[in-house]
Amino acid sequence: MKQKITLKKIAQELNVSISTVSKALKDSTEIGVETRERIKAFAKFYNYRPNNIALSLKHRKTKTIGVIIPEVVHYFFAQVIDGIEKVASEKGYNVIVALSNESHEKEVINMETLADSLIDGFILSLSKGTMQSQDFHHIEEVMSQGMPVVLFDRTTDQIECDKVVVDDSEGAYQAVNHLIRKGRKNILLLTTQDYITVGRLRTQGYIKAIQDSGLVLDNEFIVKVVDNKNSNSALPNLEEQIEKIISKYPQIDAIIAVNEIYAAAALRVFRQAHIQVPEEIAVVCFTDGLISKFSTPTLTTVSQHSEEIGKKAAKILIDRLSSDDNEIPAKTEVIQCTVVEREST
Amino acid sequence: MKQKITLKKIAQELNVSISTVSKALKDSTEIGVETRERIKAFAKFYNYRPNNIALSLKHRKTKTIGVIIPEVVHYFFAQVIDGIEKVASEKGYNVIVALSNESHEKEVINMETLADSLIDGFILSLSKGTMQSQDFHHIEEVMSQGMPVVLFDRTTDQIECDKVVVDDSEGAYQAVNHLIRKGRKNILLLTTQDYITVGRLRTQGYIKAIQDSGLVLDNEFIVKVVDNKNSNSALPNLEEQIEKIISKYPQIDAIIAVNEIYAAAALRVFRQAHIQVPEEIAVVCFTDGLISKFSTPTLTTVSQHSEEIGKKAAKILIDRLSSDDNEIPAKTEVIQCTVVEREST
DNA sequence: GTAGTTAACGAAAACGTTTGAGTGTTGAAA
DNA sequence: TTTCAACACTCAAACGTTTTCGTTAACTAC
Repeated sequence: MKQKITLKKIAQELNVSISTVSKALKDSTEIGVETRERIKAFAKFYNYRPNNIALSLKHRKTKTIGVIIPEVVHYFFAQVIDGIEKVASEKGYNVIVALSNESHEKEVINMETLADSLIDGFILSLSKGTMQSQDFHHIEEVMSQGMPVVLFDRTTDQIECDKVVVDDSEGAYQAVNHLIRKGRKNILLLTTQDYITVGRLRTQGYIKAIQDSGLVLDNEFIVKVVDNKNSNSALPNLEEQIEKIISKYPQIDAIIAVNEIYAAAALRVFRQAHIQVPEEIAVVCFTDGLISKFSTPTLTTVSQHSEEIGKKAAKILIDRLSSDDNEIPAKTEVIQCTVVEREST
Repeated sequence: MKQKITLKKIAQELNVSISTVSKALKDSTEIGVETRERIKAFAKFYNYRPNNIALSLKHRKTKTIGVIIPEVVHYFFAQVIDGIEKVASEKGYNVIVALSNESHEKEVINMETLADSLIDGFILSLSKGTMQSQDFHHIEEVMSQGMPVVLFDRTTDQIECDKVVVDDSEGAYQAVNHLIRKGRKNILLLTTQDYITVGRLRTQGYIKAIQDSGLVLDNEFIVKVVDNKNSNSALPNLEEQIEKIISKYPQIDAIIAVNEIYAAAALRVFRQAHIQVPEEIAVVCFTDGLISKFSTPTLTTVSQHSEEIGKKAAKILIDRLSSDDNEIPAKTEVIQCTVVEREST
């Protein structure tokens, strides 16, 4: 087994001091040209690579950023990671990923472990558990130690830090207008319970768009789906809910879902009921993911530019990390949504 | 800004030596009960947490594992990460994720950076670039330094290390048999070019199943899709390819695709050609992901138990890391596929 | 009273690096 | 002849731990 070579070993081998080796490898003029070359050649030959741990200990920074997300198996989050990783690796940072699985406890534990000098800063999206408990001590804790945090997507007003958010309300507004332009008048909204910020904001955008356009707002048309943890048991339930309201209000000619799953469920219901999409009912949903691209018909979506979110978040964090001025005020970056039109409208 | 508290500071504050503090916090009987309690109380009050970097330097291990995958935005890989993360966090390990984006160079760079004492071991799935170049120096390099490597899914015989593979050939065999049991006789295979191991293996399983069942093997029925990097331009192309072969051989009554995207494309072609699924043509595909679950009709798939793969890989790696015997022979774990039946058959 | 034991703690090396402050040797200017 | 800078290095502290090996003082046993 080839042993890793260290400065010390090079120094011994070449009969110079450790500091000479260190300086020579940095091309310091303090060291004579000849010795310098000799050391560099030797180091190269033995493929010397500095020990990052020692460097981290010395410099008190790890060049690693911690990302905590509710789950990876989710197109949106996967894309965000992709974005983060891209700019991070460009700037020489590593990305360490931790999953909260929507649990507050796990989020707290993850933050604590990562904060133990493993990383220089955080990028995170709050778990459902944290959103419900409204307990942000863990975040305040790491921030009070001078560790920068940037929140994305699922954020909170309670914490003053950099944020990258999607203009969900505006996105829903656009989606509704898109449907109205297509001549739809009775638009159903399939959304989540209010404690999910994104669901709430999208609902607001929907309401505003309906009102601005002069249509009548019917609260019966806002369906807040009861979302069980266990998606297997939630799904049939979801389809039932949709079916019930559709048959109750046959005038519905469009539907807007806050995520792809809901839209896919709606599509199934319509197919079973022999309702044509988009002829009889048009469908739009949030999250421009795989389901939308490959369903039949393909779904018109509100794209949140998830990769962009990741890139922005990473950029903001790294900028802050590489600046020595630590009085930069927290900023909130708003990413605009765009409607991607496909067959379902 | 609250400063991180260290052993040294506690020692100064309490007028004892650093070693005393260290031992006291470890509840060593070497230190008197009274002092011990005093130190522990103080440490707790100031929320002392040991500096992981220093620990890593001392112990020459980081308790983190490096995962290099071609991409995250992919249900299969995301699920594998999920699995890895689950057992890693259970055993107190962190996961640092790097993306190769299917590029050999990026894979090499990532390995090198992570190998610089950032991690204790690797879990990786080879990029397309590496598969094509058949250049595995980077892996041999880290292994020669005593860093364990676990390969999964996209592996190679060239390297002797732990592996977790899917029995792709057997999976395809099962899928074909499933179709035959459903009375299908003319089964088309939509696969990749041969340099992708999984595509090749699945093709082998397909061939074997056809032969074992006494059906005639027609090489025209094995379509090796030309996969451009840019999926946007690849897709219409893909649909064209499917359409051409379908109209040429109207007797085709089943299709087996090596991934969901191909299957989804096929579904679109059939819908446009007014071919009923599964009545006229049955469809099965690999990767039990979101598309299969939410397409219409839902797709029968060959599940590779991706999360299981991740868990296994992490378990093997951690077991090796925590064993002091470093002569454990490399083992290859084979995960069996299962056919998940849905509407498309 | 001397040797031996034990309890309670401290000093220092080690992990691998960086870096500012020395040190000794030249050669040249004053 | 003295002084001084330049050169080419080395020393040692520091980052935050762990751990081995002392050291001291009190106590026990004979």
